[in-house]
Amino acid sequence: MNFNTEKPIYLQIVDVISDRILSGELKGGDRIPSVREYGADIGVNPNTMMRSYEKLTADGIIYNKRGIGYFVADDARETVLRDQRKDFIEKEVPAIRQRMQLLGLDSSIFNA
Amino acid sequence: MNFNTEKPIYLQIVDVISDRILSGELKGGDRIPSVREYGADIGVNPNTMMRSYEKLTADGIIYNKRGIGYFVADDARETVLRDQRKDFIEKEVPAIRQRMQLLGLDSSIFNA
Amino acid sequence: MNFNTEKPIYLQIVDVISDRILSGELKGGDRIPSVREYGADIGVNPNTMMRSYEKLTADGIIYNKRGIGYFVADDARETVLRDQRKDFIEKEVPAIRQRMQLLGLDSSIFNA
Amino acid sequence: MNFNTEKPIYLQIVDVISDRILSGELKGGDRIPSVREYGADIGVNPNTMMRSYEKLTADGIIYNKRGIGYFVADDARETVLRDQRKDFIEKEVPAIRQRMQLLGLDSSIFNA
DNA sequence: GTGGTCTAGACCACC
DNA sequence: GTGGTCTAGACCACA
Repeated sequence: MNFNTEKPIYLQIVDVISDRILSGELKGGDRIPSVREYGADIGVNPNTMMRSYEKLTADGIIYNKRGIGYFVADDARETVLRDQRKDFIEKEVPAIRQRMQLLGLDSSIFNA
Repeated sequence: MNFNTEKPIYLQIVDVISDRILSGELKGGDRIPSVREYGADIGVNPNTMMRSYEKLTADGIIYNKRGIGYFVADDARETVLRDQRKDFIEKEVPAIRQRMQLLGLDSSIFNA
Repeated sequence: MNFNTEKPIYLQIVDVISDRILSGELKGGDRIPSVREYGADIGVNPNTMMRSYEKLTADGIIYNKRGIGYFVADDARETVLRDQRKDFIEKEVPAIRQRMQLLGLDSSIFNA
Repeated sequence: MNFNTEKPIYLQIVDVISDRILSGELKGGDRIPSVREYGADIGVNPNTMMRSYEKLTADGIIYNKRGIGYFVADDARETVLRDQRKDFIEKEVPAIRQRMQLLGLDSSIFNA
């Protein structure tokens, strides 16, 4: 996988997994690979992988069954959708609007 | 000044100065304060200030006159505007559009 | 290491590393020592080392893997060669030719 | 005048005056403008101008008549020619040859 | 372990 | 006075 240098890798992985849930590729109850397996798969240190899983767990997106593995929460898609929408609308939209104004751009650039 | 912890201080200073140029508060040819002066002003170490000036110089926004100080480039506003627009349109817009689609939102949220 | 006082140390280090790449001693993909290690090695502060690495990164000669270290870019040798040739031919050659003419010398002094 | 940022202004002025002597534009016995006059002319601080004259005086290229002004030395052209040739042949030529070898260039670039 | 940022303080050349 | 470089030492996030 190609990671961008500006953002921590573990957060980029969180984004990828969240997107897979949003798109329906991963569903509630699905097991996700172990940190070792997934880490080896995408060429990342298991510690880093672990941090991603911890973050997803803290956010209620996945949960752990001890000795078995990590699973997608039943309401994962709803949670991701709700959290991201809230974040997007409350934080990003105002920043984007301000920036567009400063740069003399208007929202039509999103329609093209 | 209040700095945000997510982004390096020296880059936040770059943003502030860029915005002052965009808004017309700083114009081509204007001298900007010395690293010591500006640093004392906003409670930042002169070395940190220097990093901001180095970045702005590398971007062609300001230039140095030896032993005298830093000055706003004649075409600074155009440069800032062009660079930021390019960055916004090429990098942010596609990411935003993709995210909106995934979240089931449309561009009308930017019109309200 | 012996540094010359006329040129900043961090740029002299950039030159040394560039030359090691040009000569083939360092190849694409090779890891270069950490700022602490290399710094201790040549008796220079890690911050100074960092400046050298920043410059090399900005020039596309090396790149960083987060938390791991710096690596020589795959096309580093080509980049160094191209950049230095360009600089030499466009900037130095005209200056040298002018100076030789003024001093009444000709290019045979380079053949001896 | 346009000064380059890499080299001290006072040395760039020394170069200009040396070149004017080499080219025959300034001859032995000619008076050169006062530091104030010359400085105003090229937009430079008189202190800076003074440093140039001091350097040229130390090198035996010009001399001062107290209360009258600075004059080009009778043997100025010979001195400049000798000093610059020595410097060029002993210091620059070896460096240039080494660099050309590293870059895979040959002296024909000076003939074109 | 790695880099990245920041502070404090110093020294220097230059204008 | 100005910037520019360098050191020392600290703290932090990330892998």
